[in-house]
Amino acid sequence: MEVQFPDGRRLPAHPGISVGELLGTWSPEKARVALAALWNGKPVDLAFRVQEAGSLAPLTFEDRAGWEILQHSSAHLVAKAVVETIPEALPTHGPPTDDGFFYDFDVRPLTPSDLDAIDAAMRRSVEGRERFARREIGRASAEALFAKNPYKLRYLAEAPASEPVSVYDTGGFTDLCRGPHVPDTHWLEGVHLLGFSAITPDRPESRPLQRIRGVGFPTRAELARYLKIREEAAARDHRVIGQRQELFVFADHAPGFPFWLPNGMVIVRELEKFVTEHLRTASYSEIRTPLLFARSVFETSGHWDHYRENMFVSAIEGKEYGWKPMNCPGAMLIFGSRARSYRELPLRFAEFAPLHRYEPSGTLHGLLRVRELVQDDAHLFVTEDQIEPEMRVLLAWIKEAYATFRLDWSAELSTRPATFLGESADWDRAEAVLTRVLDGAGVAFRPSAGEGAFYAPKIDFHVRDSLGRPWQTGTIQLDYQMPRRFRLEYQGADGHLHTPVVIHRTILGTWERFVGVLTEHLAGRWPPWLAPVQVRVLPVTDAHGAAARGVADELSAEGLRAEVAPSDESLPKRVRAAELDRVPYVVVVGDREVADGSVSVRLRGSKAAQSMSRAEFLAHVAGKVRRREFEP
RNA sequence: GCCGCCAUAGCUCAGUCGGUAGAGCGGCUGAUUUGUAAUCAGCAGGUCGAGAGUUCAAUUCUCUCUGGCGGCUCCA
Repeated sequence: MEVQFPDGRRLPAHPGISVGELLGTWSPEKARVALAALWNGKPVDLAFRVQEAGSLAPLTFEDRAGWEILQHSSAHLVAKAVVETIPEALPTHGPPTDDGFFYDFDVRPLTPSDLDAIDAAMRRSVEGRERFARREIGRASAEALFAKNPYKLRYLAEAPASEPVSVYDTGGFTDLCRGPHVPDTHWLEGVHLLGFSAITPDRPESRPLQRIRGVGFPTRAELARYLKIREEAAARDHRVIGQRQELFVFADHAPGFPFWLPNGMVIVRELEKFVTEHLRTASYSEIRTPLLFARSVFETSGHWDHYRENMFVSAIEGKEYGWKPMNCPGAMLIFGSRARSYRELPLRFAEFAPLHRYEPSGTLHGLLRVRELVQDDAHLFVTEDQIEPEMRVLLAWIKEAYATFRLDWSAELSTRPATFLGESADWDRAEAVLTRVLDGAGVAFRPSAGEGAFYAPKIDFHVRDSLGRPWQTGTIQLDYQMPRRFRLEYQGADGHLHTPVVIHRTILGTWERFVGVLTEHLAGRWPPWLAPVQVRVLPVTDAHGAAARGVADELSAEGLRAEVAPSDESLPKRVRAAELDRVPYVVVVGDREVADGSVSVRLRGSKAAQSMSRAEFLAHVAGKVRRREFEP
């Protein structure tokens, strides 16, 4: 029999030979880095023995599938260490995730010293080079083996009967597992525990499980590299930069309610201008509606039944009011405030109003998850025919907007949640429209079942923070329900009354979250158009103070944000401070510059200064700002 | 909200085996007038997150609360 390899070569093989040996004869170098293999496209252990002809390819840590195998093996190692450390702990399951692995246990709440002990036990296993040995056993003996672990028994019961039951032995520890695994625990030299937490049980009657999270690498060097990257990412944290650059603060007395500082407000206003320009060209009009509405409005909108646990509520004169968590009710009331004609449609109402949402205390996270937020929100009242053209404009605008910030984004299509308003037929139609629009625009998206708003399916846009955690920013929602519930109508060309369809949409999402993710994305190095201070002018000595003031005034007169750092500190110190403040342009004015009317310009992040005329510099900065260029 | 951890000067952090606290940076003042990532000196700043308990004595030990951090859940 013959075995085929990825480079096309075919080698003879005896039945019963292991894929590890086969890879070794094919390519010793590739076999050395292989942690598992693909046999006829299916992942298998290196110890797997082939019985007939087929195709074979190595799997390494660099392959996604190989990476996942190593994470999964790391999870087994954790389970082994936990059972050694806390014998009564019941392992449940331990899959790889997007960025590592976890293993959940039914066990008493863990402590940090448990984690140390678990880590030490893992080290011992790694040193011991314990093999991951596969055994296929009968269902009955598996049930006997895991008789004391109801979780494993459940997985056994749920596994298809046709599938053989396999277990893996690792240094005296046995776990139910389909595999495959790395050959031995020495492959897990770079395993690292990230922490533990209680996880909310999926069924209310069951006990909370303890989750241990970690990430595995085949070598200590690779782990060290990962830890270094994480450390650098922590320095980009928007909470750290926001403090350093004085963008925003929080107060104990108002948890989750951001206080925007002057520098942060500059950024917010610039972003506002950025989206408002589009509103003008795309024929939006702006509205402003109340922050509070009587309870009855939210009963009409459905918020009272479906969103109440996220709302702040106030009472006065015995009447209940809700703080609006979304802008839609106000827009609906304005649409319904007089008779409407089809000639007015599409009617696009933008509203950037503060919204209040009661977010549980444990979920608050700097600017990324707050209780008071402002969306760059709009509601588009359209006819059925206008849905797709409007959607296309929105998608194009979102792509363009995010490209301005060089943000990597991904899209999700979130469909009807467990409890939703209206009829399934409407949802089918709305979900189909969104799918068609996404496909038509060539936007790749991930379906996200059950994640839609209670009133509409939505396209969500996500960007990631410095640690790779995704955050939803923009959203486009297609709503058949709310206009009906508010009894909105317009008179059509046919003389009959029709209900409009509403598109709820945000482009950047909220100023809070967007500034948060943008801070991390940029590591605080704002493009000139967003920088709170665009130019800092440094006079070399007091004698150049007036000239420096003159340069700053000239820039300010052009609407640029310039300031002077007076000469009571040394020049190197002021240059350093400007660099740490991430000011895009540092201008030095001394004897030479005063003499010839020039400026010495240092661009952020560059060691070298360049000389240019004042007019030249002003034109340069003004142009960068006007065109919203990314780099100074 | 759930599990764990944390809370000392504006910031970053020492420290007190229970006897009310220090540094660097920042701030202020003075000297220095500086040519592209830190000039020197002095001074001011803290009921050690809040409340209660134990104690002769609590910033330190215990409990409760508040806020924050990492997860879970949730979400723009």
